[in-house]
Amino acid sequence: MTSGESRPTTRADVARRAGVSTAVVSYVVNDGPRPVASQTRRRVLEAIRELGYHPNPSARALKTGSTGLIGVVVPEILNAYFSEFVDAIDVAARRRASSILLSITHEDAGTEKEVVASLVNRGVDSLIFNCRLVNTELYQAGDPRIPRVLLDRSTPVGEIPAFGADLAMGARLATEHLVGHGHTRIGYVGGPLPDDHADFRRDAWQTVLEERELPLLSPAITAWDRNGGHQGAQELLDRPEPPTAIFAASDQIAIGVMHALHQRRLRIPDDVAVVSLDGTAETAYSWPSLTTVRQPFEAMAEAAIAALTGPPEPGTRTLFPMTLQVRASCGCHQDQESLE
Amino acid sequence: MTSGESRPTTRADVARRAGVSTAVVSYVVNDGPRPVASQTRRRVLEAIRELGYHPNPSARALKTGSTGLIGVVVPEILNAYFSEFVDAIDVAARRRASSILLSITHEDAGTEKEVVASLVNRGVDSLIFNCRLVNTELYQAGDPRIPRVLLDRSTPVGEIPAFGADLAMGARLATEHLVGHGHTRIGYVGGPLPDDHADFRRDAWQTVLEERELPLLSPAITAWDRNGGHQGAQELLDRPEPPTAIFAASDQIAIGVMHALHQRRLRIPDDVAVVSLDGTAETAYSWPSLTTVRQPFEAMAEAAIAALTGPPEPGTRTLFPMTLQVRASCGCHQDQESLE
DNA sequence: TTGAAAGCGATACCAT
DNA sequence: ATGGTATCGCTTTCAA
Repeated sequence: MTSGESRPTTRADVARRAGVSTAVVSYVVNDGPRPVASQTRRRVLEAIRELGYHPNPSARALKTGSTGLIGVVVPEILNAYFSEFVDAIDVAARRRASSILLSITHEDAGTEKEVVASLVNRGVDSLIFNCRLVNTELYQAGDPRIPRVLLDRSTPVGEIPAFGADLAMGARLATEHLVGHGHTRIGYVGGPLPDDHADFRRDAWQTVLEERELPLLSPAITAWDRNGGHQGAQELLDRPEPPTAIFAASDQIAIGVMHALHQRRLRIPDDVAVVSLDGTAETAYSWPSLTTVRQPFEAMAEAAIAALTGPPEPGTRTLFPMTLQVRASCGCHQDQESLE
Repeated sequence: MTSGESRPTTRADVARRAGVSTAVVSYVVNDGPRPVASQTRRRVLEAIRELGYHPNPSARALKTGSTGLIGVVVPEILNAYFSEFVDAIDVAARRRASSILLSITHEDAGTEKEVVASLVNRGVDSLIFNCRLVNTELYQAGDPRIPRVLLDRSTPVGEIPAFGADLAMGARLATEHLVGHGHTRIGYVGGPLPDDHADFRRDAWQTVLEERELPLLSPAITAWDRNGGHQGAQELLDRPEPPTAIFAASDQIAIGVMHALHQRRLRIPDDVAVVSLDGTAETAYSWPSLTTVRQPFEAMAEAAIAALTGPPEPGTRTLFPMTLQVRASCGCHQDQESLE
C-alpha cells in the first residue's frame, strides 16, 4: 500500500519503519533467540503488516543452511500407485513444515539424471527415491551429507535405508485367499524385474502352490501396467488348461486382466477369480470391485520421512505388513451397494 | 576424498585449489559473464571435481533473485484428473529448467491457507492454481509481483488469467454423440458448483436437449467423485422413466455411474449408454471402455507455464478445444482388443 | 583474461 | 531488552 512497486521490502525497511534495529525484527519474526519487549514487538508486527513484508527465503536458507525442501523422485504420477505415495508423503512432510519438490523420471535415463541433478542443485534437505533408478550412481548424487531413503523398496542400496511393503506376505495372503476359495489352477500375471532382484511376489505365489501341491502354472510376465495385465491374461487364457483364478502382481495389472476377461465374456469371479496387490483407490470401483492386498502407504511414507529427520540408520531395511481387502472379484460376495 | 567431512565445499575452496580467484570460478560455473582461458577453465573444472563442489543454491537464489521454483496447488493427487495436470506441468516446467513445488489442499480451508503461505515463503518464482480455493483471498497471497495463473478454470479471478478447457463444447460433443445414437432420454450426473459459477457442462447438455426438443430430465447433482457418480446413477435409475443414456460430467463420475449400472445388471451400452468428460487414462480400461471427451492437458499446462514466463496478460481467459474419444460405452462398437 | 570487493537479505553473537 | 555487525556463498562490476 504505502510502498512503491519497485523493490521488495527487506527487514531493513521494517526496522526503519518500526524504529528498531534489524536484529530485533529478526527476533520478532523468529520468536527468538532473544526476547523482545511486547510493546516493541507490537510496533514491529505493525510495520511488517503495513509494509507487506515477507522474509526472503533464500537469504534465510543461506544463513540457516536448510531449505525445508524434500526432493521426491517418482517414475510416473499417472499411475495411481505412485500418487498414493506422493499423497502420503505430502501429509507427512507438511506435518514437519517441509515442502515437497516433485520430480518424475518417466523411467527415462536422461530425464532421471536431469531431475536428480536439479533436485540436488536446488538444495533439497533430503531425498526420497520412490522409484528404481536406471543409473544407480544417481542414488548417491550430490552432497553425501544429504540424507536419503528408498520408498517402495525392500533392499537397501548401499547405505541408503529401504522402506517397503512385505510383498512376500502380500502375495501369500492373496494366493492363499484364492486357494481358500477352492481354486487349484491359479495363474500369475506380473511385470519384469531386474535380474539381480528377487521377485518376492512371484516367489511367494509359487511357494504357496508348492505347499498345497497345486499345479504350478508358468507365470505370465509382461509389463507393469494395465496393458501388461491385458496381455498377460490373454496369454494365460490361450493355454490348453487356463487358470480359474489369477493373482495379479499389481492393481494396474489386475485392471488389465479383468478387461481381457470381460472381452472374452468370462464372468468374474464365477469363471475366473482375480486378486491383486497394492490397494489403490481405483480398485474399489472397478467391475467387479477388486479384492486386493493393501500396502500401508501412509505408514510407509511417515516412516521414511521420520528416518530422514532422525539419526541415520545406514543400510537398514524396514518391511511393512500388508492387509487383505476383501471385495467382489475373488468370489467372497456379490458386488454390493457399499464399497470400500 | 581429500576434504574432511566437516564443512561443505565453497567456491573459495575451489578457487584456492585451482589457484584462481572466486570470480573466475563463478565464470566457469556459469559460463559467463566473462570469458575464461581454456587452460584456466580446465584447472577450475578439475578442482571442482576433486573437491566434489556443488554451488549453494540458496546463495545463488539470493543473489539472482530467482529460485527456479514453480508452486503448484492442486486439491488432490489421488484423483487421476489432477495427476494428468501435474504430469503435464512437470514436463513443461522441466523444459524451462524449473522445478515444481507441489502442494495439496485436500480441499480443506486450513490446509489450503497453510500450503499457499508455505509456497510463498519458500520463494516460488510463480504460482499455478490448479484448484478452486475456498478462501479466495489466498489467490493474491504473497508478493503481488509473483506471476500466477489459474489452470482448469475458465474464469479469471481478478487479474489472474485463466486457462481452461471449453467445457461447453465438450458437453455438447458428448450429448450430441448420444443423440446421434438415437437416444431421447439422456440424463445428466454431475457435481455441485459454487452458486456464482456457471455450470457450462450442465448448461450445454440442457441446450442440446432443448435444441432437439428432447425431454429434459432433471439432472442428478451429487459429488465430484466416483461415489457421487454411483449415487447419481441410482437416483436417475430409480425414477419412473429412467434414461437410456447418461452424460457424466467427469470420468470419475462416469466410473461410479457404470458401477451402479453393473450392480443393477444393466448392460452398457445396450440398456444404458454412457459418455463422460475429461479423458483421463483410466477410462481406457474401465468396463466397458469409456467414450469420453478429452481435455488437452499438455497444451493447457504448456500455455499456463508460458504465460508465467512471458509478459503478463491480466484478466485473460484462454479456452482449449476438447476432442471426442470414441470407445465402447456409447455403443459405437464392441469393446475391442485394441485399447488406446 | 583475471582479481578485488561490494552487495543480496537474514541471523545471531557480542556488546551495551 | 536492544543495537551494531560479521557472516552465510555467490554474482558481477570495476580495475588492473
